[in-house]
Amino acid sequence: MGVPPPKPWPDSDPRVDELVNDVIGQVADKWTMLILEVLADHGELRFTQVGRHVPGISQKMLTQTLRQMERDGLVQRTVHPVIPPRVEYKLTELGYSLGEAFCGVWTWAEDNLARIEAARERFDAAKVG
Amino acid sequence: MGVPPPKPWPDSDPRVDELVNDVIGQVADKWTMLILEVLADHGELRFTQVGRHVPGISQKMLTQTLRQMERDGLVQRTVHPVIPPRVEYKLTELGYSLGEAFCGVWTWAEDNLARIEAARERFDAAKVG
DNA sequence: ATTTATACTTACCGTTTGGAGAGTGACCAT
DNA sequence: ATGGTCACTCTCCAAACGGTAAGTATAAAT
Repeated sequence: MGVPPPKPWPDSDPRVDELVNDVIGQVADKWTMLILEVLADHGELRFTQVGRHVPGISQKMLTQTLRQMERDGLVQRTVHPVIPPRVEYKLTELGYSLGEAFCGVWTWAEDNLARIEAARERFDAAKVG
Repeated sequence: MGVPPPKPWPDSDPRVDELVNDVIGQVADKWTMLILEVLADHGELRFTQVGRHVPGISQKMLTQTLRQMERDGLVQRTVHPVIPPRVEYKLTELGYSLGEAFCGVWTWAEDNLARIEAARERFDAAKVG
């Protein structure tokens, strides 16, 4: 099998690595990515609308993730002081750029789904036999 | 005669999304990415060598993550039947391609570290004041 | 006989995650 | 007066995560 030779990674500074790992760890979780996708697709949405587009998310996780994304500067939260309350969320420029960066992983996963499933079946079969 | 729906994102099929989310969720965790980086940097390494390059990882997590990566077809595990045991790990082609896909997120995080930290400080300051 | 080395595996256990569901506040419609 | 709406917030609880430490197998070295 022709595996390409080890390519040097763009960065090796341990301090930067740590910060980057931290950022990625926070940013690359399930709900964050799903919400990122929803907002990239639909533009500006209200709280419950975002929730409707993310099947299976609980109110707690929706609030929590949206807050974290706001804190990180990925989404902009706009509160309209009316009753009943109206709060709208949309991606910032930073949020969009993250979406684009993630696009690579996303499409990688799409492109290689079959390969991964095949590898898993092979592995599990070998374990039994 | 429908208005063309705004669709900057590559995919919207819920079934594919679910699978992709699943794959990304498993693949995009802290230890997996760190090991991916290490193996991309160093080529083929033994168990303890990988561990030495991933500061803070426990034996348990090292074994577990390596196993999962093997199952997903990301790393190839080679056992040399000698005593004491000698087991070597290296990335497969699939593993390399994932590394490259993640590279985008990695560099995004590097490029935007300052912006994120600034956003956080702004957010936290606003919360206090 | 005991130690050493490697690559695990297992048991235990504290920490964290995250879901369910109830509560809140303010105003409008009935 | 009661109920409905919206965007949360809070509490309780079960499950998952992940670290520590001990155990396993084997053969060579002391």
